[in-house]
Amino acid sequence: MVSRKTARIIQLADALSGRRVLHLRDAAALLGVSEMTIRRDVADNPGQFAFLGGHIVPAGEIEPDAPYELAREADSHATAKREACVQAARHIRPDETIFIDCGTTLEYLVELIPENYSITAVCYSLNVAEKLTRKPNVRIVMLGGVYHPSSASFSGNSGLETLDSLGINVAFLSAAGVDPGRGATCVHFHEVSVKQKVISLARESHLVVDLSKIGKLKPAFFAPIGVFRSIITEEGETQLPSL
Amino acid sequence: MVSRKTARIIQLADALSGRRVLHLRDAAALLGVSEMTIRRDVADNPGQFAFLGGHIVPAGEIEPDAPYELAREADSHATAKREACVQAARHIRPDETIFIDCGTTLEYLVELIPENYSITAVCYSLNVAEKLTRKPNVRIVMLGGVYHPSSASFSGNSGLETLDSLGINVAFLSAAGVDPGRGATCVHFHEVSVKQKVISLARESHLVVDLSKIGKLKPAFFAPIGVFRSIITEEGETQLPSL
DNA sequence: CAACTTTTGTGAAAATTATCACAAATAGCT
DNA sequence: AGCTATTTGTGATAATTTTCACAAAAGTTG
Repeated sequence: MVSRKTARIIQLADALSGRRVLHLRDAAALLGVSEMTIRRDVADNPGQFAFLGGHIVPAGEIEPDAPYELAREADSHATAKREACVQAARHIRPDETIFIDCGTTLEYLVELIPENYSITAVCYSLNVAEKLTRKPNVRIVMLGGVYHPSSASFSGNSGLETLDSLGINVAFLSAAGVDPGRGATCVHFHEVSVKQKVISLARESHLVVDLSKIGKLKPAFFAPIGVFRSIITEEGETQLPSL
Repeated sequence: MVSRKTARIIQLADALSGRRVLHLRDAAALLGVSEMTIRRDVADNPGQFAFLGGHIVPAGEIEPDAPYELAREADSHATAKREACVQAARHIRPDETIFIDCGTTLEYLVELIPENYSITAVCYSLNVAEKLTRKPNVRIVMLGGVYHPSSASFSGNSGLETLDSLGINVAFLSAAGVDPGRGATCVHFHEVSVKQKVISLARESHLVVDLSKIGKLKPAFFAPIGVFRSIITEEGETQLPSL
């Protein structure tokens, strides 16, 4: 049985889809209940809605309660990452196929794809895929599999098999740690097989990281430094001798 | 010359990147000026920032002033679709695997998955996948492939092969047209192979459509009515004789 | 440096939003 | 129906945000 309350939640969600904010006043008028009831509905579904100064907004899109410094810390290297991607973007050439790794770093790369370039972009992260859909001239290939919330990415055999049918010109990889001796490492093991296969198949691979990653060692190793054509940071590109 | 004000605007924009909202208070503390000054900065750049209950938000992301009814118009059958999904949701059982077709209709189904059910959901549409990520107990399996903007979905051989490794208890399919004689049809040909394979593999398949689809015939045929266990609309469920 | 313009800060008043307690209405159950 | 539990509405109060006027500070120009 669908309670009256559940029905309202659904109506609210519907009203909110398509627009980003809905004023409490309008929501109450729309559903024909008091503002207090809407307040309670919203408060009872913190995973779905949030309040922002009298307006209802979809949770997730906006997190008004996240303390500032924390959220900032989460992406304190945003400027560095963006700058690194600016450098990396010089390797994107029209009519080619590129691979974009998961993680926050390379999300900025998507925005930097020139609008008039028609390219094919291969990805396996939901975030990257979504950003790619905003680029009209980009053909998107998604590697499927089981979803991993920690990195918003997918992994699985079928995704790996998809790679076999692709020709990748340039692969942009990111890492959570770059150790001078050991090489590139990441946090999540499931990413390793995808990264390794991409590196083995792509004509050239570039490691794109901000400087804060240099010297760090994370649990999942995926490649020695030598396999990359270059390492790209916010300070520029370091060419590596080809093997 | 960069005026003090311009510099602040840039700082503000930077602070706002990476997070979606910034409280006036924090912005003032961050830039070392009074709240009033921040207010004036924001007010002077309506194209870039907006205010929403004490928070600064990027303009465009949020348009508090957009007339409500306009946005509402977009999906006229939304209520019917949602109601059909309410009926369909009764077929979701805990610990099972379900398939969710692409299209706007079944997006509502995601919200109706009970929070305490841990299920596996198979999908091939970006919209559905994104909604699924909001459900903490749902394991998501995504079929990859090439992206089709018209339906926000993916298709390709690898996605089809992924299906071979899955056991699907219940499949929820949607259609753009349901012709009494010919059967279920959709608009995009690339969806056909996915739908057909899902129907052949799933233990039971249900067709979920709003009544406006009944009697319509669309270019891409994918299944006769008889293959479905039932047809579910906003008016209820019609059982079909099993073959 | 003086006169002028622009920018910034402060505090009070007005408007808006949030919270709470309690009454009224509704639904569920025997 | 009669009882209980839950949901919803109302109005008062508290907290917050917005607006405004004016003073202080900083920047400009001759």
